[in-house]
Amino acid sequence: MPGVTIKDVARVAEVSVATVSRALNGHSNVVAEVRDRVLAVARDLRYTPNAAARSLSSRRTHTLGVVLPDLHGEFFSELVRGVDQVARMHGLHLLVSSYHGNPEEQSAALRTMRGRVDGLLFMSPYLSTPVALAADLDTLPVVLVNTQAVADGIAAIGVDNYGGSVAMVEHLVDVGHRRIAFITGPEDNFDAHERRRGYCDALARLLPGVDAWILPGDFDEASGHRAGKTFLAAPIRPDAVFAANDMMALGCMFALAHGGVAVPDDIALAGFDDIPLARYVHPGLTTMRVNIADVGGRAARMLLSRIGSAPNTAIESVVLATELIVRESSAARMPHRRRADSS
Amino acid sequence: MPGVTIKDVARVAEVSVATVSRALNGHSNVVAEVRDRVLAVARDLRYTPNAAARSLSSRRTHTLGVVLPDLHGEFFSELVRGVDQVARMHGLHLLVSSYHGNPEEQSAALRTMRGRVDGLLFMSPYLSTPVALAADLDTLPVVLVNTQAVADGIAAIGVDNYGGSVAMVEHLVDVGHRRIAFITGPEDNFDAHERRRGYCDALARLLPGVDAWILPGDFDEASGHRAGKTFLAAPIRPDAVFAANDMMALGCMFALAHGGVAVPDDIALAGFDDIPLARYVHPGLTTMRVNIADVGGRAARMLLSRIGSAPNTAIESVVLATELIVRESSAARMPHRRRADSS
DNA sequence: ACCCCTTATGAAAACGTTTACAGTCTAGCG
DNA sequence: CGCTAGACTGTAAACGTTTTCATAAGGGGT
Repeated sequence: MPGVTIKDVARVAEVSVATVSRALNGHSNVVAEVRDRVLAVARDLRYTPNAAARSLSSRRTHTLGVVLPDLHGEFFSELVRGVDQVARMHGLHLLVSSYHGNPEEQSAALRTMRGRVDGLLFMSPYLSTPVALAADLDTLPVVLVNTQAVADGIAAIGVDNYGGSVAMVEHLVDVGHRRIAFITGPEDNFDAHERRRGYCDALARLLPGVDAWILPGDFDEASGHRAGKTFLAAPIRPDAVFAANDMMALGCMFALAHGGVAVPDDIALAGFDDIPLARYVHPGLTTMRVNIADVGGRAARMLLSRIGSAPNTAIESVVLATELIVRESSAARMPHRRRADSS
Repeated sequence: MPGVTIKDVARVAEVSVATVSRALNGHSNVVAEVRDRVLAVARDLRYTPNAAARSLSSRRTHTLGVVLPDLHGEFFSELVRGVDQVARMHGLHLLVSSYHGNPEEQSAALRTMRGRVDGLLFMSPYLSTPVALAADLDTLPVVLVNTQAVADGIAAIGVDNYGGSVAMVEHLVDVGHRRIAFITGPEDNFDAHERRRGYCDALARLLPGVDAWILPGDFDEASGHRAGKTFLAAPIRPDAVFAANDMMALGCMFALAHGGVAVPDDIALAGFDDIPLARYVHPGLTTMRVNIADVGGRAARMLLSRIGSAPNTAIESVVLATELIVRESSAARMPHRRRADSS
């Protein structure tokens, strides 16, 4: 019963398979009466075209591949949601795959996608993305997502981590903080690296005398919590803590609250990402909004345009701006005392 | 260049395509010397089998389909993670699809999966899952995930929402609460319905005189926040609030904190799901742990066994137990005063 | 020495579509 | 009235694999 083919439809509708194919695909050169008959028969027989046969013949799979480092948390689900939205708008399917942080699986994941997808969205958050990938990539339309440019001539889309980070430090300095600590992300992570670089550069530029103060982190609540406890135990505490992402900022916030330190009165706090929860904690978390779903959506659109057009179309590289969201956690140290250090 | 086929390999290796196919698929009946030669040529040519052709011929796609209501939040990403884990263990791909809460798209999503996947994981959280689906489902190995049984003879896996909810009410009563309010989930949601039913039944059984107190909710932080504000404004406040999921519990917690009400001293709080954040908020949130990734993993394994075996294998229906996680948000009203109402 | 059985290989037939090409018919034109 | 252009429709050749069947070559057993 799983096997009602185009031939069955053709036989019942008393036409050739070619006509059935044409009718089903909406080609113009089939007379209305016949088309309706074919369509009716197809419906009655509950006919579904065999996707494999169709892509073998037409060399199109109507599927987009998404290769990700892992399938964890908010980031992933938002990204896929954005991609899915535009994919479904174009009647495309989504084949997702993760290489559990295993670099050699990156290449394997890419390889097995070939022939299954019309194009690929690829994300590798690692600083050390192997250049060997370039060879695998040029065989298929690809858009890199939040990934260090691996070679010329490959479209890429990402978030302005560096600029966002600079802007956040500017904000913290602006409202009067001087001793600004930073909770960084994983060592080998590209986003974390950029955000840290922004922190360092902005700090050096705005507060020349002040040393950077950087604590390790892993982008999860636990490491933020640990950092918070470190601050509690420190002989001199920071004025403000800037965490490389919201999860760590929240972990830190809970640790501080637990330790009886008031946010923002004793220590101001800022994160990065603007996850939904950031607005609901108390105090609300100041953060840099990154619209991940938008990244996914745009990435998908870029990919679609690459698939549709000739391969030598100008490749675009997009960097999305972030948006500073000021909430209570970074309230001004003293009302209206802006740039206090310059007085 | 995208087109190095099995024929090219055969020509270069000076064997027939049949032999190449056998060598590549590890069939035993090909002599070692030839196999090695073929493998070497395939590697040199960077040959990748065309997936479409392969599945057309072998009637296997090596792909699992996952059809979900939407691609939002923790639940979705955990589920997919669990599925992906066992899928990749078996060398299978994942085709994901969502019908944005649109019931008629459910059927369409299922339809377009046919021929693209070897089996399907289907989830519909709606109470009113159309029975029409049954017809679409029997054409393919399917496992229902957290979905109301739609017809006999279909494997299903779900979480014991009812039992978990009962256990939570038992716990709250146990530690001394009597006026227990409930923030429910979306009207048409199956999980929400079961959890609410558990609340009502347990309440009626344990505290016969006490009326149920139910506030609407939508499973998101915002509605929890609204419920919290309602409690703040109520003439008589509850002893304890049981939210149908953690997101709402957290929203409620933040609203209460904002209103100067202490948790658990003034009002105890409990959620459902045990999302990662539940342990990091202050006070830690008492909740029912639901291992979604485990649900996904098991569902995938069930599906695999259905795919592998004859169609008339005994169908199993699994209900996973939840686990009560007691944290500070539901601390005992008075130490050591258990079953206070019976004295 | 012969026969049969096993083992390795090749030839060719699926698998279910799409699509180029070749028909057939109708209608309009000279 | 014959011819031709145009509009439909059918035939058959791809598409790239897997797999059945046939063939050939060795290898024991008698």
